[in-house]
Amino acid sequence: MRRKERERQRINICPECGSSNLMRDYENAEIVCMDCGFVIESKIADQGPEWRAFDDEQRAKRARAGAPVTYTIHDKGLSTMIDWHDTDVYGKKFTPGQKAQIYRLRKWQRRIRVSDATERNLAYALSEISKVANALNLPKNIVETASLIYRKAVKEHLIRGRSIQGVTAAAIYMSCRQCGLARTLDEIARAANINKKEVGRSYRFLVKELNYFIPPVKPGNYISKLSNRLTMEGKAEEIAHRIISMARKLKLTSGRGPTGIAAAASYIASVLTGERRTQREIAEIAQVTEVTIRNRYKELVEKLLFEITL
DNA sequence: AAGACGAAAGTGGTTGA
DNA sequence: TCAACAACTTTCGTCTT
Repeated sequence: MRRKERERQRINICPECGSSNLMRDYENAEIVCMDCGFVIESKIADQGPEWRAFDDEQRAKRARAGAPVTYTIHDKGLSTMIDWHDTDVYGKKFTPGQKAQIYRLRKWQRRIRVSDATERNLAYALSEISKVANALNLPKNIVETASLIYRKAVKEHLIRGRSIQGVTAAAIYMSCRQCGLARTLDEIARAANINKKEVGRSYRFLVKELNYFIPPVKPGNYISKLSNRLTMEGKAEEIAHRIISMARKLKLTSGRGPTGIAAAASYIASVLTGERRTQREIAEIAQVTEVTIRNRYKELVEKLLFEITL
């Protein structure tokens, strides 16, 4: 059991083609085979402790017992949970009298745990965040960050007058942006089952009120996502990345939608590597129109050629 | 026949008065 | 609050493979 666990954590060879040329993409939480493009594991965990110990004393101090503190549960996972089994620690059944006592204890425990309205709302919102994030296959750190953002929003009294769902979705989007994870507002709004406009409004509101600095999305963040969905080889992905880094130097990326640029770069890469994809295919996956791809791609080709001939 | 190209009009959001 | 504005979309006719 132990060994199996350890073996699973240590993936070095692609099960698809046997290559050992793997890339761990922590930003998108994936392990990708650089030879065949096979995504081996999404949602990879951050391994190892988040602290460093320099001697035995520190190690003893910093090692933890019990569950870690988490922001995803309304009381940070610190309160006691009473088991629902009607048995004692030895597995022996309770007597009816004990049963009734335990029942009363549980009832009061529940009442104490989520006491007032704000607590209840927080509990509801945090479970909502986990639900949506799960539907989108987002890694755990995103959920933690989103929960933290939501807590701050509650503390600053920013929720009043806004729907909880809208703010939770906005918090998730914000945490994705902050962690550099390429998820569009559209995707999140759809997963949370509310319209994009409201999520966007709440998002802008949160950013302003909480004084967050969110860097603009880099088109490069979309590349690996796109080429995975397009089932393109690692080579094409690499070329697309190179195109974008050149485009950034030439100041072609500012002011343009990052998805459009990423889509155009992917298109060019697909043409260059010979495994051509139609504009429509890419447009559909990147959620932009063919026209936008064409415009971006025309600009890119012109400027890049000019740069190369210099 | 499918895909690529480009013009023109329309849309939703931002900005600055 | 409103108009100007840039980016992007929709639509549609034409050209290319």
